Amino acid sequence: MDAGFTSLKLNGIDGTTTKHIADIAGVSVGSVYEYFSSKEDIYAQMTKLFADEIVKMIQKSLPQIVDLPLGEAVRFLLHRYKDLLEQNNERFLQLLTHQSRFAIDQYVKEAESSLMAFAMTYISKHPELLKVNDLLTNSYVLINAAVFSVIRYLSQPNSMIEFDRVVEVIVQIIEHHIEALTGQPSKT
Amino acid sequence: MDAGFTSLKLNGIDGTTTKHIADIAGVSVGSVYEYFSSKEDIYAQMTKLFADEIVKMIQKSLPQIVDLPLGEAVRFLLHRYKDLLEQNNERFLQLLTHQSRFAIDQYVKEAESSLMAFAMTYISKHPELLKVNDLLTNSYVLINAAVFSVIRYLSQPNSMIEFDRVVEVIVQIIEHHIEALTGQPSKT
Amino acid sequence: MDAGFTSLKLNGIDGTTTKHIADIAGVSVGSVYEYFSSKEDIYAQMTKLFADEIVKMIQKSLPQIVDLPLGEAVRFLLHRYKDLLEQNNERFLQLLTHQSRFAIDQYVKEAESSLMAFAMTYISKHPELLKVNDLLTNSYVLINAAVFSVIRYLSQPNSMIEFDRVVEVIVQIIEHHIEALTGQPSKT
Amino acid sequence: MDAGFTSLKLNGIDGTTTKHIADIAGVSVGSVYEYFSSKEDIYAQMTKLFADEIVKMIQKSLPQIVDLPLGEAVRFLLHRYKDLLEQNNERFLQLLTHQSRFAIDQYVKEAESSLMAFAMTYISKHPELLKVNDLLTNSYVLINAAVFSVIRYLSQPNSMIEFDRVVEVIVQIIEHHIEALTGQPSKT
DNA sequence: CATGAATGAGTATTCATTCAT
DNA sequence: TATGAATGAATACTCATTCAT
Repeated sequence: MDAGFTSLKLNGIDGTTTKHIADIAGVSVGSVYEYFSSKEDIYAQMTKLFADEIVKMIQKSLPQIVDLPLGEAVRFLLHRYKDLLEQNNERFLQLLTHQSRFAIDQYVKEAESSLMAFAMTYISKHPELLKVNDLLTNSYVLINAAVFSVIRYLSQPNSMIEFDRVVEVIVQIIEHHIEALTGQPSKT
Repeated sequence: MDAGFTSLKLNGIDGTTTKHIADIAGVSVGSVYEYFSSKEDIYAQMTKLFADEIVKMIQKSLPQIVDLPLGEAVRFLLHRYKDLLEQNNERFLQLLTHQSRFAIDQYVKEAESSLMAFAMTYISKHPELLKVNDLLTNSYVLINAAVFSVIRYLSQPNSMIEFDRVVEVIVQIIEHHIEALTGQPSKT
Repeated sequence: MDAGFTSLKLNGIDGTTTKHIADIAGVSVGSVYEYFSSKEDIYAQMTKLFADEIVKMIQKSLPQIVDLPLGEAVRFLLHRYKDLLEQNNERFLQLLTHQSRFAIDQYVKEAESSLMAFAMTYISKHPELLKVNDLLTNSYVLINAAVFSVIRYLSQPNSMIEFDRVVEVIVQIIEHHIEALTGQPSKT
Repeated sequence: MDAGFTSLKLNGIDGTTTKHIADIAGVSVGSVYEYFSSKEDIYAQMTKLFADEIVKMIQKSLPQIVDLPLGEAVRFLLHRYKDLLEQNNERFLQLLTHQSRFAIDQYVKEAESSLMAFAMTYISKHPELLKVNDLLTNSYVLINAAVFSVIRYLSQPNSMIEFDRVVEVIVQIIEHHIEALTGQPSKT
């Protein structure tokens, strides 16, 4: 699987063959098929690993952030997310770059429901958020806005802009929006 | 090229062969190679067409929106964008879905610089925006947030949420953020 | 298809690859797949050709033999059958040798029903055959006996025995059996 | 070897792998190679077993049939042969069905010479058979006719026809033929 | 100009066989 | 002695590209 990520980085998705993966892993093609039933299966398991890591990350972060003001909670999560995407030679970032080829959606659902669980917990601790009208759409947009801005930045870093600034702007955007909707500062 | 988009929709990216494209176009493979130097070239030109359409759309919208309040301008553009993505059987949406396989980034730059040109013009007409600190990062995040939220919604529509509401939330987010940064309402 | 038969002879069934066939045919593998949808399809068409030839042979023989005494009719058919199996470098004999690998039965049915048609016609012209009790089983056994004896001899010729003698014995066997069953000589 | 026959029945000849055979036998592939030098060897030994069983069957039958009239002797042998082919889940019938894949001929020779030995003994006890001209060809054809008719029937049973009738017809054919050749009834 | 038959390099997958444990 | 993970040669099939007609 390691080799799968490496080959993805090295050869791109179309350039990745089972032979490549085997070579990188230092084993024979035959051996690859001992552990994976097909090339598709390799990709599926890579994707699953990614989803699992996201879920694990969110769950580990949960206790540390439920009591923080929203902005800080978001900041924390986005930094953890960046770490996750970049760890091990950006393996997960590669995955996202080629997402259409992977059955990523299936697993993204898992991550998403994990995020929802976090949202629930968070809201129950910060009941003023319930004042927000149409919480569903607002969450949907804010989450997508945050997640995709980070992915886009990491995939094609812009030398004029720093990552930390991107996160700060996202944090502010969320804070401003929530403040405006609830009529009160989201910071304690 | 029409045939390219059709086959993409019909057969998916991996299922699309030059033969398919030729058949759909009602010509021979040989003829396809009269007009395109390679399969890659077909995709490249499809992508270019998309970028051109975006640029055209922005330029056509420009005069109608430079004088509008920011929120209304954004709302207008996002609806035009949706129309563009969905026109002709969602051909451009298909493109975005498989973006990693197309050299999309290259052309997206064009669209982006067109958007930047719009921003410049808009700011010069709304000088209060100059109060915003780090205008670059703020534009970057807001634009990506808006664009990707729309793409995400259209690619995987969520039956609980309506498109118009998504746009409204995006508009509000931008308004709230700008208001907070400039200290004055973005609506006239 | 010619190449298919040749390769079968040269390399045996397990040694025959699509590459071999293409090489023998003097074309590329790709071309083979222009005309046959799969390796299986090549075999199927070879088998079909065989069945067609048998049917054709029987039909062509029919008028010449319906009025002959049974023994002579059988002798004539068996010689024609031998010619067919041996023509073009024994191509059809090869097929029979590997029959289990081919969907031969399907096509053999055709040949068999053609043979049945012949039997019907023959019997209607020689009504004394109707005296035979259990004509079905008797035909079944006699036909299989004749056909497989010939195939066996041609597949593994026995240097102590001559083909013509084999045919003569078959003819006699049939004559003797029929005579005994109908109580009259089968020769006019 | 049991496992070999079972897998042949279960998976067909092309579906049979060494792994299958090992699994069915409840041992590891490695162990299979302790007892057989190759897959080919497994098949060879299966075939040898078959030939040995035929020889054994004929030898065991010998004393009981040398004194019988030819027809009864044949009837007896064919029924024993059927029993052999069908015993243990038709294992030997499977073998014959895929004969071209096994080096069956080599071993069939053994069975044949055993049959010849029987013929010799039988003839010496029934000297009237010596009147038959070209005894070799006649035996060859009669034996093949009988054997292949039975194999064909068992491989692709015909619901319109019963096995016992097939045997009876074969017996009659032989009787009629011998009677005609020797000028006297083959039954005592 | 258009055609589409021909090409053949490239790829996923299988499986008999080996050999370190 | 038994195991089964590892090997890698072998093979059916695909498809972008070419070029004679």
